[in-house]
Amino acid sequence: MTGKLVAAELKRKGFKLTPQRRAIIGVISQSQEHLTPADIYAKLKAKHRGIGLVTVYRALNMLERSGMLCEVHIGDTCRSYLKRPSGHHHHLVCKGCGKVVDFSDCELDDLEQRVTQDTGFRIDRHLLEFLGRCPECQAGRRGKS
Amino acid sequence: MTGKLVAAELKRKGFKLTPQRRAIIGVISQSQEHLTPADIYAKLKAKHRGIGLVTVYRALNMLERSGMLCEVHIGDTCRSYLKRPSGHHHHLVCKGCGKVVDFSDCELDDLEQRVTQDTGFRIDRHLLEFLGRCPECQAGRRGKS
DNA sequence: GCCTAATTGAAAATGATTTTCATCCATAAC
DNA sequence: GTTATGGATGAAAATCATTTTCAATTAGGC
Ligand SMILES: [Mn+2]
Ligand SMILES: [Mn+2]
Ligand SMILES: [Zn+2]
Ligand SMILES: [Zn+2]
Repeated sequence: MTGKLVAAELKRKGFKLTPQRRAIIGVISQSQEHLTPADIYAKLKAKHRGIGLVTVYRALNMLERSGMLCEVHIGDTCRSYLKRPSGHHHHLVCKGCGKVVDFSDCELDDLEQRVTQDTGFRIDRHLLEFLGRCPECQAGRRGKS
Repeated sequence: MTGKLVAAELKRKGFKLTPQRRAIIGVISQSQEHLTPADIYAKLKAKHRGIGLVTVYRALNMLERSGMLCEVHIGDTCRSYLKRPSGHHHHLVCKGCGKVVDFSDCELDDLEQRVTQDTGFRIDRHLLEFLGRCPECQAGRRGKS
C-alpha cells in the first residue's frame, strides 16, 4: 500500500492530513522492515524537524484503528508496524535483517475444521507468521539497515 | 506439564528450588488461561504471604529461558504465559473466557515449502494461533474465572 | 480570510519492567 | 548436623514505554 493511497484513505475517513502524518506514513510505506514507534521517530528526526514522539504514537493508533497497519509478533518485539497490503495475508520475517515479506495463501481451513471438531471452539481468526532468514542474510551479508 | 515435573527439571538444570518458585510454578501449572506477570502475582498474594512482583518477573524470565513456558500473542496482551506441554504445539484461545487449548498437528510443511520456493527464505520456525470462542462461551455462560 | 474542531508538542502522569543492593537461604561440602 | 557460599529474594529506585493533560497551532470547510 503506497503512501499516497494511505493518505487518500485517511482523507476519505475524515482525518486531517497534516505534514506530520504525511511524514509518518511516508516512513512506514517505504520501509521493508517492521518498525517500532521509536524506530519511526528516529527516522523522522533525521529528515524532518521536531516531530514529537507523541505524535507518532497517536498516528500509529489512528492508522491501526483504521486497519491500515498490521503488527508483527514473532521475533524480538511484539509491537511493531508495517504498511498493510490489502486483503488477508501473513508475514515471513527475516531474523537477520528484519525484512518482512507478505504471503497470502494460508490454507488453514482444513486444520481449522479439524480443530473445531475436536474442541467445539468456533474459530474467528488466526495468527500465522514464519521466522527465518532471507536470501541475502543466508549469503552472509547481514546487519540492520 | 505438571508442577512436579517443572520443579524436577529446574533442579536438573541447577536452579534452586525456593518456596517462591514452587508457588509460581504451581499457579501457572494449574491455570487453564494464559497469565500475565501481574495475574500471577495477584493469585499468589491471595494464598501465600508477601512474594514480590519482582520475584515473579525473575521466575518467569528463568522459566522462559529454560523453555518451560510459552507465550500467547493473539488476543489482548502479548506478554502472558502458559505452562508448556512437551513438544511442538499451538494455541487455540477463547476470546470470551481466556481459556487456552493446545493442539499439535499444524501441517504447515507444504505451505512452508511453497513460501520457501517463492521467496528464497530459509524458514526456522512458525507462530500459529487460533482465536475463537469455547463451547461454554458460545452457550452464553461467560466471564473471566 | 475566518472559524472551529482536530491536531500538535512539551511536560507530567501512568504503568510495566529492570536494576540495585543489602539480606537471606537452599544446597552442597564437610 | 553444621557451615560456607553463590544464588535468590524483596524493597526501593531507576529505567523504559505509553498515555494523559493542556495550551497553542492549524487543516479544511465555509
Ligand atoms: Mn491466513
Ligand atoms: Mn506447528
Ligand atoms: Zn535478512
Ligand atoms: Zn471461553
